[in-house]
Amino acid sequence: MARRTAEEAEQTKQAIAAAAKQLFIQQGYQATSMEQIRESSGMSKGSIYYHFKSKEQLFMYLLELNMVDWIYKCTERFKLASTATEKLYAIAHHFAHDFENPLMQASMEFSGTKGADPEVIEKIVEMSKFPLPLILDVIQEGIKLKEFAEDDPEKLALLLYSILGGLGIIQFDNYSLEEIESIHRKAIDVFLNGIRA
Amino acid sequence: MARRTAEEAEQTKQAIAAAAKQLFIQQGYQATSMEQIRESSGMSKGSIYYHFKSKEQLFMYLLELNMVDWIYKCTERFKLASTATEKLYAIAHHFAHDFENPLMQASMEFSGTKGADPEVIEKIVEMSKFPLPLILDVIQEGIKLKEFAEDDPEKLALLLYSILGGLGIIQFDNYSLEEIESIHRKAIDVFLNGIRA
DNA sequence: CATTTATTAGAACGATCGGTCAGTATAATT
DNA sequence: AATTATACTGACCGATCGTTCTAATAAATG
Repeated sequence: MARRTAEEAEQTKQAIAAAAKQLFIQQGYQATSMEQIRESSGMSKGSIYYHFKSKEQLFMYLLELNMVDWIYKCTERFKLASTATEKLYAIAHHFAHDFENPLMQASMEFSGTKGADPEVIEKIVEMSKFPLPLILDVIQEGIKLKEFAEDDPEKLALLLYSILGGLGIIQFDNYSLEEIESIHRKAIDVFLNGIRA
Repeated sequence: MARRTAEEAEQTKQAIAAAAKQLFIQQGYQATSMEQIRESSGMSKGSIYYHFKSKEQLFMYLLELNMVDWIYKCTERFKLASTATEKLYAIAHHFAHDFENPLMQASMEFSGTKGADPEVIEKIVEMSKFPLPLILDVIQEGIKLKEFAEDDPEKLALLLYSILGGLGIIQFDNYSLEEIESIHRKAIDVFLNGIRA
């Protein structure tokens, strides 16, 4: 078998991407081999390299998709929130359910890779911070509308980002989704209480 | 050259350990090769494997040293602190200066390693959480002494640990040590303000 | 001084890595 | 129908991985 229709080819590409994403999430970037991706996707080595010119590029492709999706979902949630406070809870909820997003871990690990193309590294580092501007916006809005006390918005944004990022990285081995959500909500509770006007 | 005195042999071991530690911190576990460690330490392959039976064991050795050192320094700082509040600032200060400690990142990455000995993985995962009990103690003390409001201490400890861990993982590319410290202090400010009795 | 033993060096190992390539089959185009 | 472009296969590549092994050297031991 060879030469599928354009549509089928796209399916192949997505099958590879899906398998790769799952493996990168489970094992990280370096621990995942192209051979594993081949096996898991059911496609051949050649097919993978036909659709993606390298492991790095495949990883970047996934990160970009992920980022777009994340931002879209987040802005969708924002439409339902009327106050900055509500928006922060929305972001936290988003992070808590972000078992689909932990590519962030893999991307942080990636930076250390030896032979990696510096250009790709830079892009990935930059990309890993994509939620920051969104958070900054909300905090600036909250301060402007007197929901939050006057303070350095950049610092607060970085802090909240670290909180949520940190929560996402913790090993929640024995915790249920409920408990995880609960801790994320608690994080926002404490954070809000700490910065309230 | 061969066969040094016991003292010199220990120096060799520590030179290897020091080189390995720096590389693990800079590049992560998997991205660091034994060949790099050999080159950086100036020792031979044989010497490395004479002192450490495997890469995994070398890594574990570093983690254990690191943990002991961390806990010692932290309890030393605690002696200077009279209130739970002060102790929290001490912990934050400790995390902020923990450019020597980010083995935590490497250990989190390690868990994903493929062929890794499950026993070693378990030990490492467990070890990566070592600051938690310390934090929990301080928070329980703070609640008991009415410094902090009544609340679930476990949840708060996990939250603070996530905050500090998250701050430690953020890419502070363009930030000075001053700014990093400042953000860590801010983290405690907000956290304390959020849980204050 | 002779022997043993601890410590180092470095060549070599099999396994696996990311990546390439010649070849094939079929859809699309002419 | 003939040709071209696309989608895919799987064997293969050199490099590098963690690890092992043999030999050499010198401290320790008697």
